[in-house]
Amino acid sequence: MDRRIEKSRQAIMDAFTKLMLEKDFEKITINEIAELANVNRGTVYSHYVDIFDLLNQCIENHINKLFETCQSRGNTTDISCKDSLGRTFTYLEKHAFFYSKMLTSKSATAFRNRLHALMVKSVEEQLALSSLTKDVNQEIMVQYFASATIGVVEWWVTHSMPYPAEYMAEQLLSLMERYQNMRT
Amino acid sequence: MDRRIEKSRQAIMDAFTKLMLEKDFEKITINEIAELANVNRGTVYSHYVDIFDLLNQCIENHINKLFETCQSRGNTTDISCKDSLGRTFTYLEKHAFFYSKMLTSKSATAFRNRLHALMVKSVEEQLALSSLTKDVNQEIMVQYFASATIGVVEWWVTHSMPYPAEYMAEQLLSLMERYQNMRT
DNA sequence: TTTGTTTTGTTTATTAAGCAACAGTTGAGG
DNA sequence: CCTCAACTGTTGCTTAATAAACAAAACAAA
Repeated sequence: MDRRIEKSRQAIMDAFTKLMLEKDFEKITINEIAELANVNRGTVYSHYVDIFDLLNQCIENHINKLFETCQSRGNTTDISCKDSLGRTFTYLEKHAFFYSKMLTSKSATAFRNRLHALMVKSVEEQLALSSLTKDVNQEIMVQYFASATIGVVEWWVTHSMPYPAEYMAEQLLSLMERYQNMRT
Repeated sequence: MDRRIEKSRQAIMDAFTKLMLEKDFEKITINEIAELANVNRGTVYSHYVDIFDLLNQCIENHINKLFETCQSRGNTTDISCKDSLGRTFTYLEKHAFFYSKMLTSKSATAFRNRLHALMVKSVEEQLALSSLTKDVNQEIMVQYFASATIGVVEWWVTHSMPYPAEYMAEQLLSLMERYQNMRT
């Protein structure tokens, strides 16, 4: 890809993220973003239709990075392994400021929904691998696990991370294992 | 000015300066610079005719910054004031790694000559303000002071700054003042 | 010396980013 | 209510930057 595109996008995203951290989304203007990104205003419009599109793509990027972090290293898509969970919580801890802002701002729903959707997809993939088709409704189970996980993460981040990432990973893993034991 | 030009120049200069610090000038290639600057190779050539031009402009930029630092704040062009000298040595201390490299590398002459030329010009301006036209040859005096100052600076930088910047400023000021007392 | 690799400049056509100007919205304050 | 200022999208034209390809030169190793 043309490196100019990459550079412009990066500059705009960085500027937007930075502004999100220091003020409300509603107060952010395209002018500000362009100025901070050191990019012409028109360039912003050539990449994003409006500021909502920008927000969505920003969310998309960050969540993708989160999931990459979660899945990388081990080629197995196994989310419930300790290593994977640990890295995820550490990543969240590092970017806690951003995620906290995202989850508490007025535009939080967009972020939360996107996160939930991706988690649902991830859990579905997990279940597809495991060979259980008992008397439990798969669809409901997926919602159950996704919501449970997201809920824990959201609570942890928005409550100033009262426990260390390592501990959180252990606890969540323990909860997941408890289910697996139930199954057998 | 078009912000693209500014950005490209900055990226190229930064990359070049960075490479100068970690390897010999002779070993640096245009390819490397373009890659590190994240810029097309052709862009480098559109701003600089070759790597020597790049070196010269790099030198020019750094020396200009040095002199700006030296002259800023006090609108008076008085180099020999304590404040001004202090700032200059502090600046040199901060960028010592770069200046040391510049003054010891094989391409040092270019840098040294440019520095000397600018110092000569500066001293000339100083003398033009002061109303002394005694029995001393002005041209020689200019060379004398310029060389003296540069010599001290060069020695200080290339010898790992054996004294703090503050102290150097004091000492040099003292030497300058001694001359002024002689004059009266 | 010969061979293969890398670097150097230069050129081409294509495209992203630049600036400026515009009319239409919005929003806060007098 | 009205005004003024700032912001929003959009447009037309210009220009810097891009990728790709090239021959010539420099270079290292066989």
